Amino acid sequence: MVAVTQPKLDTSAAQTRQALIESGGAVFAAVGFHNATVREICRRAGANIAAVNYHFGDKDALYREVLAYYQARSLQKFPLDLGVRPGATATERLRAFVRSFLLRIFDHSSDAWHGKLISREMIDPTSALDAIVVERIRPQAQHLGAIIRELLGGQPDPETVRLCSFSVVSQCLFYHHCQPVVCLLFPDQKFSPEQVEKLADHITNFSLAAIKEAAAQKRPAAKRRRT
Amino acid sequence: MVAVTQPKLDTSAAQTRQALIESGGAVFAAVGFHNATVREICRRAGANIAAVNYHFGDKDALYREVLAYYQARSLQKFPLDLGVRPGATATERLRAFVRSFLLRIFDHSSDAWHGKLISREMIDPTSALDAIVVERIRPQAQHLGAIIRELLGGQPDPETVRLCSFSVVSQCLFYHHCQPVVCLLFPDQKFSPEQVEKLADHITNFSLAAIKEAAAQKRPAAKRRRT
DNA sequence: TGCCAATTCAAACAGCCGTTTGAAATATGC
DNA sequence: GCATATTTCAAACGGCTGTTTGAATTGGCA
Repeated sequence: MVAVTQPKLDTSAAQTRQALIESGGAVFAAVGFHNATVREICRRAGANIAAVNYHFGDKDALYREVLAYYQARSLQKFPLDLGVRPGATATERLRAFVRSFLLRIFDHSSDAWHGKLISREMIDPTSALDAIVVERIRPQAQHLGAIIRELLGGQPDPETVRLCSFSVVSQCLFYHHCQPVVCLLFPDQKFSPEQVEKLADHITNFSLAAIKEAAAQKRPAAKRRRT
Repeated sequence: MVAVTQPKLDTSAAQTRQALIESGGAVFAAVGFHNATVREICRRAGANIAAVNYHFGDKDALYREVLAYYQARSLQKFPLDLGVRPGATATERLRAFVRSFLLRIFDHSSDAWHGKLISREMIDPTSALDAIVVERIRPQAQHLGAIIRELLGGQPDPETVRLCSFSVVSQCLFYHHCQPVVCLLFPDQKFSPEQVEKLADHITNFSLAAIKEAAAQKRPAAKRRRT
């Protein structure tokens, strides 16, 4: 993934490359790959219109570099087990998963475009989606699946695990995908850090209750379980 | 084309108009307003490229006509209280709401584009979104809110009602919005009518369990309530 | 300093888009 | 049946897109 030649580290060429990646991240995250224009990306980077093609080849190649760059940043800033001690319970790990997921999507700092980029890929895919599914989405799905399997207990039906996983993820993605409608329906919804925490609490509690009830339903022989 | 003219009502002009609305519904639902091209819509309608502008003024006006046309069809095909007897319990009405919502989105017949059109508006809005929110989305939100308020019991916190409503709707929308990813992760997910019914059952049961648990949490003093 | 490769630049290119045009074809009214 | 209005048509227009071009500028190295 690294350029073959490392001529100098801080040349103006390297600065231009970096500026393009960063403005590209902002623009792609804001309007998506298809609606983003190289003119706007270059303008924000203070570079010439031809810079993208000179440094990356074409718009697609820049997009791939942007994805790779912010994926690396995202992995170190938001590990899957964000802030859970080793040996944490499945409940704690689900709470951490939801919170990490929401923070990734709603982090407005300039080095956290990856959550928004992937969120956009899911509803308006590019040719990069296949790689993203393999490298990021599938591992996350397996991580969440393991948590839910433990919450369900025993040998749960794989389809049940899948449906519950989707139920958790869908609630997290909703507020990003449908932000225009949410803002029209409830103009005072602000997505401030405190509200994101509230959201994380709600989604976790909502899902935990549902999954535990499903676990209880699964064994009609067993006594009613305490929540 | 055929038949020596029914003088007024079934003119070839009216036929062209209708053909444009129907092919427009198919194309807008398939790729969204912004990705749809007037050329493709006219090609499918067997009309000239200039037909849209002649009969409707511009692409936006055609889109508004398409929305209005399929909204009327949708209202008669999928009423909000689809198939529930009067006086049904909140549980039954929630199940009907979820099922109706999913059927609207996954109905592939050619007169049911409205669910897909609205689903697209929510993630990639046009200037028509404001009217859609007022005419369709807000009434649905109030309908669902009433169901959830009844399930929660007492005088539930409006924010709790809102969060639970979003949790229900988000699960329904997920399979449409994220279809590309779902299909990549689980290629055997087919969205056949039987699977849509399974989905409706899962989302309903998942949400019911969560909402009832929230209702129980709300009054720790009260006795465990019967469903 | 002088050369040469790397980089930047303004300008243009080709392609697609929604829209317009004016003439041809068709239907309508008397 | 003919003049008029309506509808269709191929072609072109202007605007935006990603990309290319070839000259101008910059910067490292002898």
